[in-house]
Amino acid sequence: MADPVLTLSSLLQPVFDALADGNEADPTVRPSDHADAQINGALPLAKRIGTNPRELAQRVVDAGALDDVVSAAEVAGPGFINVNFAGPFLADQVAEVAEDERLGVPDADPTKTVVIDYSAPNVAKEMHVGHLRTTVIGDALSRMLEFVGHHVIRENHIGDWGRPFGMLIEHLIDIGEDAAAEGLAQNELDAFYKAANAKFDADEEFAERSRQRVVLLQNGDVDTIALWQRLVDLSTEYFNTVYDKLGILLSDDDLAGESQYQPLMPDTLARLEASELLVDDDGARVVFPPGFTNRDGDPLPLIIQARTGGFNYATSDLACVIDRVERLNADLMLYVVDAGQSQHFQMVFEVARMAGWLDADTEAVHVPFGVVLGPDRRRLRSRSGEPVKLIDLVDEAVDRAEAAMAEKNPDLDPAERSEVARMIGIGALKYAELSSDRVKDYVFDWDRMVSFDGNTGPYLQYAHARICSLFRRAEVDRTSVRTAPIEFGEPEEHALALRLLSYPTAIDTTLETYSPHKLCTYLYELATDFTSFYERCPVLKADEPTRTSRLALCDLTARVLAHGLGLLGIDAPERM
RNA sequence: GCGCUCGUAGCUCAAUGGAUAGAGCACUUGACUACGGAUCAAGCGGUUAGAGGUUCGACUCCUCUCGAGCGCGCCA
Repeated sequence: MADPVLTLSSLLQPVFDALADGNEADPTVRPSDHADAQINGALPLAKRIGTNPRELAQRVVDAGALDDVVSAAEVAGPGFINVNFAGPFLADQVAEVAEDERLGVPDADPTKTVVIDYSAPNVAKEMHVGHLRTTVIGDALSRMLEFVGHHVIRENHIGDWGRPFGMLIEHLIDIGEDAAAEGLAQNELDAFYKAANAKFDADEEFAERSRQRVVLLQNGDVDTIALWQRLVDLSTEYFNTVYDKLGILLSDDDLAGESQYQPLMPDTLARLEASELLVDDDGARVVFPPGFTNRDGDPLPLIIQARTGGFNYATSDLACVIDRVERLNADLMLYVVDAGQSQHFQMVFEVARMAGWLDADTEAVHVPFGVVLGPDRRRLRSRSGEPVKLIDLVDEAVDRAEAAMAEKNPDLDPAERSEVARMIGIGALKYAELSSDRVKDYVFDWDRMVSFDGNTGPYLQYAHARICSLFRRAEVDRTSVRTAPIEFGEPEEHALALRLLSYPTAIDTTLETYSPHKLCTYLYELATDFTSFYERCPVLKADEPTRTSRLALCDLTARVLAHGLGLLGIDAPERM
């Protein structure tokens, strides 16, 4: 049981190796527009051994390695080999996958311990649209990594430390804990932060108190820590309500705030010093990773300890690397952080490599993403020019879905409607986020997002709901068709079967580049293949055994859709 | 100034170095008293920003140019 395209590869590998006189030669099997699959490997191999590519391709075909699995194999163009799979072969493969709870997806080998760092909101600050990207992408990746068998450790590196906490704590004292609690509970985190900041700028006495408070905080003053903890608790409680609404896996157990790494900073400094990487530069302690320059073309340092003796976020990130490698035994660290941090991470990772904390077996990867743009192609802002609150986006998405349902499916009872509206609204929002290449900026568009046409969350959910509806109407238990024999003849069945069998590859290629949009594209193609099949091939009206065979295709399609959406963090309602 | 990322149909987006660059929206046309019409099919639409190079083959890799966004020393 495997993607048929992979089966071709493994069948052809010995043939190619033999033709290359025992050297390795990649058959290069790819899905094709001209056939079920195409084999491209004859072209480079012919070049290598100095022979005619078409003749070589013909020898590959004549070797007969594919006879059991293909119905046709022919040389085309300059030396491609086009193959179509034999119907019975595909049918058998589908029957096997239908019985498999994992839908044909194998475990990763080797399995790794993967630390994935995402979301990272700031204490006493609102979560805004930028957090949507890291949160949704990180969550989807963590689900996929976990599903293929990796040991996944989610870390929410919240901003809970640093200079602003002096003024935040002083402001908390000024207005009283109860008033603060109320304001923060009412989603007025930004108002709190701004009030503190305004006082800091306007009131020198307050500013001085704030600076002293930072020192108290850093020295672990018991009362100060208690106030700080109160701020952190109020904020994380708020983050949790957002995560719950959005359906994000992060919980308090995953909190790994900046504060947690403070005690590790002196040791980080000491180890860099011992490795003789540390340099004194204008009073600061820095490391110069090669290849980075500043405006004047001079070497650009990573500042480990400021002239004032304070540590920086670079130090914190390095301490974090050490912690993840040595305490959590990470093989792979993913940082789902905006693309603007790219140079910073390059420098941090380079220094970590120089210090020996990272090597070929322990890898750190920045998984960057672009910004969310408004209709004017500028960074998305609210009307007042503020960053858009994440919670407002979530609520509006659900409201829009609810309105659409009220119009299009008014018979659904209100309780179910509101639950399904939540699934659709959140799904639309997440899918819009996930379905385009993360590294590019993307244009936020409500109408497109909640549309049922095109590559959208609701379209995929609809395809799934239709299949559920079909089974309700048929009054057939879905599990009963999972052991049924499969047989088919229509090209739409053939195409759908081939698509279903390539689910493992879709997950694989998605994880290769940590690009969730590849899984989205796969699911969209699955949904369109299904609708073509559904249009062309009657299910309930068909005679046995075709009817049951088609029901089995429907069931498997629905399972892959629901499962794939699940990996993206999106629910698939049974009716909508 | 240097660095990173991006530039694909009118719009929004795809495309492991493989053949004639694909979808959706919009526009045009068609199917069907509908196994959920929240549908399907067809048409229109391209010098992949531009110029070189590597390659049997380039949207993809390399160089340069243009344009956009972001970053560039003690904030995080």
